[in-house]
Amino acid sequence: MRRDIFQAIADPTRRAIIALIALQAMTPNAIADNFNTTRQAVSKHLRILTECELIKQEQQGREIYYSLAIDRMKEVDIWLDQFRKIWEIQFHQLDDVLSTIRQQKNEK
Amino acid sequence: MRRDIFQAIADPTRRAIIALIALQAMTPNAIADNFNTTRQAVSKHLRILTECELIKQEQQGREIYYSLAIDRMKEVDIWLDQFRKIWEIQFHQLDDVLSTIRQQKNEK
DNA sequence: AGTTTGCGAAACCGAATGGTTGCGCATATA
DNA sequence: TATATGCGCAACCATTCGGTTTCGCAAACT
Repeated sequence: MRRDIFQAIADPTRRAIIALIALQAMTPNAIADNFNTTRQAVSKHLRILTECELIKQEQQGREIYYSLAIDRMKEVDIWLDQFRKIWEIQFHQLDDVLSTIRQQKNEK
Repeated sequence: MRRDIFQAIADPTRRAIIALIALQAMTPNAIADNFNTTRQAVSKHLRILTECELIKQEQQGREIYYSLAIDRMKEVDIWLDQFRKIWEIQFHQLDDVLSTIRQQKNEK
């Protein structure tokens, strides 16, 4: 059972859930109301998101409020960084810098 | 057959391939040499990456060079943007701004 | 011309995925 | 106390996934 953030955000419903609870905590039923799906299906997604520590939960009576652990999203941001560098290089047409990066990579 | 960039980067081998061909075009065999996998397996990954237009190919004799269509990576960057805003808000403790965003969302 | 090499495509397989249904438990409400 | 509600969990199911093996084709060597 592979469980990393990239696999977590691969599913469109899960991305929607993440966006939904990013701003405020919500219960499974409240989340399910926003999509064309059941609470149980949402519950399974929440479990996956919990397993990769992408969300937090807070019990309140018999209700459980889920919210986003937004810091974990930075992992994706960090991963993207390597490509952002290349965008900049291409944008500025710095072909010599590009070959320097290639060289550094080969030296590793 | 769902085929979007998020599903494409969900697989760790595919992420590695993407990083590998980001700087220079490579053939399937050359790519496979970098991992503990076969050319055929790489070929399947390349097909998936092609289907979501994340890579380009250029035939050269009997060899096919694959390279990254880096612009497509920006989609992930754009998606991340909504969370980056929240990072900044939390960092600056701008709780009033946060509730404004919530309000704007509710008005939509 | 004959052989080797690089490749995609198809068939197949076990494992994982996303969903449903049904259950039991705890908390609320009457 | 009896009933309704919110929830996680397990069982089940069809589909997809990632990989291997095999094949056929085209380009490159000998």
